[in-house]
Amino acid sequence: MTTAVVDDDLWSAIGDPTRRRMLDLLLTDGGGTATTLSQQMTVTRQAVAKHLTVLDRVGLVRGIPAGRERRYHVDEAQLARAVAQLSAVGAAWDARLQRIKRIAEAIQQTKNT
Amino acid sequence: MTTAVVDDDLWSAIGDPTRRRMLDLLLTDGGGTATTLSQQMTVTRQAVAKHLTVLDRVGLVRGIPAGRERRYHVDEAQLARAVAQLSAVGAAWDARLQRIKRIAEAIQQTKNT
DNA sequence: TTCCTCCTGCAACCGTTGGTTGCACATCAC
DNA sequence: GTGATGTGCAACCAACGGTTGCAGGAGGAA
Repeated sequence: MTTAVVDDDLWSAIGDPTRRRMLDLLLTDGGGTATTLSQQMTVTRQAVAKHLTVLDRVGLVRGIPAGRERRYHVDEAQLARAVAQLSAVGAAWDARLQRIKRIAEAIQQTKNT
Repeated sequence: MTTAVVDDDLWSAIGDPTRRRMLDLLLTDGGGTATTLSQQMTVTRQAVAKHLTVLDRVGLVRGIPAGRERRYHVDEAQLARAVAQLSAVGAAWDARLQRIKRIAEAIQQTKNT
């Protein structure tokens, strides 16, 4: 059994630290534009815009034009799915590690016998 | 509060799908070499070797020379730390999403009043 | 309306990284 | 010693995160 089924696009979307930061900001501020986001970060507006397009592509974020600006907000359902994938992979590895630990302990037991 | 403190090197190490696959294989097989890993995957031995060096650099894996081959095995403690970071980020986002959900419900309540 | 400002989008360019091929070197078995 | 197998190094390519520069559209003030 390999690691739980993972949508690689979704994972790589939240894999980038800059994008995670953007999601954080969008969540705390309840939305924002490329400009407002870039003002709170250390990267250019254009870099933010690029990231927004990839986040939009995987559905983690949705941008709606509002006048002369384009406001983005997080799609909570999709982010929830991404979080679920994080947990799934983490849980799978955790289970494996625990199994290894148990085996190691068992070996110790037999050695002490 | 931004996302829980994350070791970006560790995170990006497990962020790559190929490297996650390799960790999976190393865990299930209890170790392996660049060649044995590449045989179970769709990438070249050299690509695997490169990934092994970055995994080694962040301590997720350790390679010990054994004769003419170099055998790698997972460092469980470090992988456990990585898993902890996964859970931490997931939990942080989860908490935020739940808060948003509660707020939304509260708004619904006032509207219905 | 006109002009100025602000925000967006597109294009070109650069460095890093994941991936490949090719080759040279070391080690084990015969 | 010789062949087979495993490793490591170097060159090369495509994709990606990031930058600068510039053209264009929407709002507000004269």
